[in-house]
Amino acid sequence: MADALNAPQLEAVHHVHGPLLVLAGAGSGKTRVITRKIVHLIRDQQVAPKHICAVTFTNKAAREMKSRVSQSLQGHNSRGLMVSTFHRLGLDILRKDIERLGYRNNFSVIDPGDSLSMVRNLLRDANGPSDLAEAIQARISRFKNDGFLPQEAQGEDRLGEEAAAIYKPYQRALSACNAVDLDDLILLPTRLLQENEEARLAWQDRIRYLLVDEYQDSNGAQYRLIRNLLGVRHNLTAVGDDDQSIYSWRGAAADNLHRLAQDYPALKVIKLEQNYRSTGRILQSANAVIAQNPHLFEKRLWSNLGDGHPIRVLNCADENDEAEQVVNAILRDRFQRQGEYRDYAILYRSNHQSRPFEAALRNAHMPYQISGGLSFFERSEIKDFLAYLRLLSNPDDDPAFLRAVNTPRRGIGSSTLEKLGEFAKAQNLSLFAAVWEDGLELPEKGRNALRSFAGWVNLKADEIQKAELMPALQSLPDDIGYLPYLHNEGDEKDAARRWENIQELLAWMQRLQEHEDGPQTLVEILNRLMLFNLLEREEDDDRDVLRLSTLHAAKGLEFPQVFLVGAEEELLPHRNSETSEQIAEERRLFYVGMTRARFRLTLSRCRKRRRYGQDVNPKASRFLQEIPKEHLDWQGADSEEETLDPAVAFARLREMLGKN
DNA sequence: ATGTTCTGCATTTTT
DNA sequence: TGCAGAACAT
Repeated sequence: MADALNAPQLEAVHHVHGPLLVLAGAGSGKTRVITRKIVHLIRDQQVAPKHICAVTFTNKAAREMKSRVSQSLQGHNSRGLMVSTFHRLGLDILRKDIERLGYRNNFSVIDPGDSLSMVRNLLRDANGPSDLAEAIQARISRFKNDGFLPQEAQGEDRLGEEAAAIYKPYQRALSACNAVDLDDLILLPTRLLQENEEARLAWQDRIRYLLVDEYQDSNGAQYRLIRNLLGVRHNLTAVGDDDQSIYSWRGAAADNLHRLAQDYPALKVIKLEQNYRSTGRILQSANAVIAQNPHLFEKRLWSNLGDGHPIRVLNCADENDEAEQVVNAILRDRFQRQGEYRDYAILYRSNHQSRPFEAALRNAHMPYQISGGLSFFERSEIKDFLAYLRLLSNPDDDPAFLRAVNTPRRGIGSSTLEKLGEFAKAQNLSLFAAVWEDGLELPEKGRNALRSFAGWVNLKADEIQKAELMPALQSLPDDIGYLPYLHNEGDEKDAARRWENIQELLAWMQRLQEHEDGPQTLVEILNRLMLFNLLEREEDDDRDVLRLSTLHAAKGLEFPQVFLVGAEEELLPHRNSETSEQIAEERRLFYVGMTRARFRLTLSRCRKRRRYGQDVNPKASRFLQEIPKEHLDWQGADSEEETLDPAVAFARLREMLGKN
């Protein structure tokens, strides 16, 4: 990519005072603008790095931005510069000031799984629909993201009412555990800044320039946090693209783009419309599709990379045929141009679509990497280990207590735990604290087992306090007999892998601690760990492998060639999308997929697909028809719509199989 | 305290 | 069709 910035990019970089919204189309170099602006502030405007804060949505993006900045800064020091995710920023604020909100600062961040079981338990207690726990948890999360406190939350439908009713006890339970959930990492700092002038002024003085990437994905709570951080200075650079807003189902409000203009009348708006990524026909097609959505900000992407190839459409018999055709096309293409695997991506709407592709790729001995899947922190061994760490740093963390107390099994049964839980709730104590109470009525055996476990926790916590941290943690897995437990649980290989993961985590913590301004105490390390995903290890980016990904997970990436598969009604747009706003979001998803491609875009659709064990004959996606015909190159079959006679389809399938 | 059948359900998921 | 959580049985 050229090093020089174009005119609007330069203008955005040089606009340093007052609120700025950069409407940055796909591939228009938005990250570069943020990076250059930070460099400009430090080098040319003499702003101290500690007064600059850049917010991204993923750890990976933060990491990349940080390294790009320090690269371009050369001699200048970037020490103190904050580049982090919203959640990490919130955590930093809380770590400093959470005591002002009545929490102790050894608080835990509980993971979404724990928060779900908490909701489920509360629902059971309240005779609520505990089978809907997941939906209700999502609603509570929604309340928080919209900035509602427990007493302000109101449900619009039955689910909402249940959620509003459970929100208060949920929050109480969290604070009884001295714990916060992920949403609190945004909500509590906002509350803190609103309620506490001292903290507010301190943070507003600290953050004098705030830059937000992927602004279209911010939600209401994040908007409020931004506003409270800005104070009177209003030095905000928000960069985003309303056409790439694909997380509104999670509470993201593309509306934040429009709100900005109302809340900051001095707002300057700059559009970045030159695309440096895709060839003309890809871009024109994507433009045509997205033009079907209503827009408040009109923008038109263009590129000077030439027309390029037409967009290929593969007509496939069924999902297996689709996978074979795509894999064959990649195989041929890679052979012809001696390209690399990493030049290709297969993108789809939902995870289950990956199966036939995985099978076909394995068959062809082609290496691939699949996005999503279990994140590192969703693996049970990691959760076990983290539960121990949480418990050791904050014994009141009930979810951690419950997980640790019987992993490995210590002969403490559900009836014992139930009694402990009831007693703890009645006395308003954490489980750990309740273990020591005299009033707790339990059979001798259970009580002894509990006390011996809790006694061990005290001893170990003491060791961590007094002795050196890392050696104390390294001996933890052995202390609890974790290896025998793993061997008992699964087969040899599985146990070895899990043990490896624990060791890897320990090694990672060690490195973290050795880093000069790295976290030192267990609480600090833990706070860092909770928000960091080891799945995104750097080495993964370097491997020459083909990429399988959902459309959502592909945002922000680009590939020389993209195969956007399953372009069918009911799949893309998804069958649950009913309202025109939902359809518009599906269209944006399709748009995001198309604009990932640099030189060549291939779409595919099946005439037959197996869904829930039943054959269906999906229609081609409406988005396909929205692409100008002259840019489409239909392969394999007529472009004519509609269901084929099964016999004809079969004959065609045979013909294709015969050909290969 | 742990294994076994059964029922109901089925998107996307940066943190 | 296939998975997960729950009730059920041992």
